[in-house]
Amino acid sequence: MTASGPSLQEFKAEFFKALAHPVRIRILEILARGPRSVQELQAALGLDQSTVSQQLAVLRLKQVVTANKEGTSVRYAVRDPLVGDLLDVARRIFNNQLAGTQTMLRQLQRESRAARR
Amino acid sequence: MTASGPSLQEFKAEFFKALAHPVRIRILEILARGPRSVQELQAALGLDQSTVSQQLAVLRLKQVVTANKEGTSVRYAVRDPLVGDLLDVARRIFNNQLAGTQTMLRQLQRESRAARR
DNA sequence: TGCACAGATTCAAAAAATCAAATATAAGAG
DNA sequence: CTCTTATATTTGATTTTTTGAATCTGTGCA
Repeated sequence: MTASGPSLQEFKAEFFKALAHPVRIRILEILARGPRSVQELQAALGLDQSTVSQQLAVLRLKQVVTANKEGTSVRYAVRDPLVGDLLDVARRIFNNQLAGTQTMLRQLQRESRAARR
Repeated sequence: MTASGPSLQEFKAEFFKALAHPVRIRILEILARGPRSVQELQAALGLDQSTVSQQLAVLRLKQVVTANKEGTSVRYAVRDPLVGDLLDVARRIFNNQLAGTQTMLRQLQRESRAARR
């Protein structure tokens, strides 16, 4: 049996592409704490309507979030709560990584100070 | 205090960009099970040397994997074991999502069958 | 009807990523 | 040294994304 059409890996890649943008990550980090209207997102992000709506469109298309018309406004939410977990794990990875570079930086500074004397 | 230079969100986005490619995901799924030489990866992936090396380069640049010269060959490994956890969470999300679409598909079929009679 | 407001979509230019093919380098064998 | 094996880098054409600005659409309300 051979793989067909858009492979599972392509599907996965599409999902990660949805996260691969600074604004979209910020949006998801906010939505991970609960649903928000577009206005609320705009305010929280300090970005203009068009930009926010555009990035929400990407997240919607990639099925990462859901949109719900509520009267005059639209309320967005993360489709799967596991996305929150994913961001948590990612955060831990970033911590390790940044801790590593800081340590290296400090070490580098120490080295050059030592070499100079 | 204002944010400086490449923001944390940009850094995060760069990380997810590293995962946002079918071949790179496949590589990471293999490396999550343990270190591998480039040859082993090539064989497992069925891709040519140049392609594999290219994608390994982006994983290296984005600090997702480490490379270690071992005699004549180079052994790659995931830098942080949490990457494995990340892929696991992602897998669970994909499961839910695909299960969802299958369910919807089945439901759609049931609906049209019902409507026809 | 005719504003406003909330949000979505469209467009073109610029920037970044992909891909395949060719070329380069480094280390060990003989 | 020279050949080979393992891996890396470069290049240029192509495709995707990003970005900002402008333009729609829908809805409640005066």
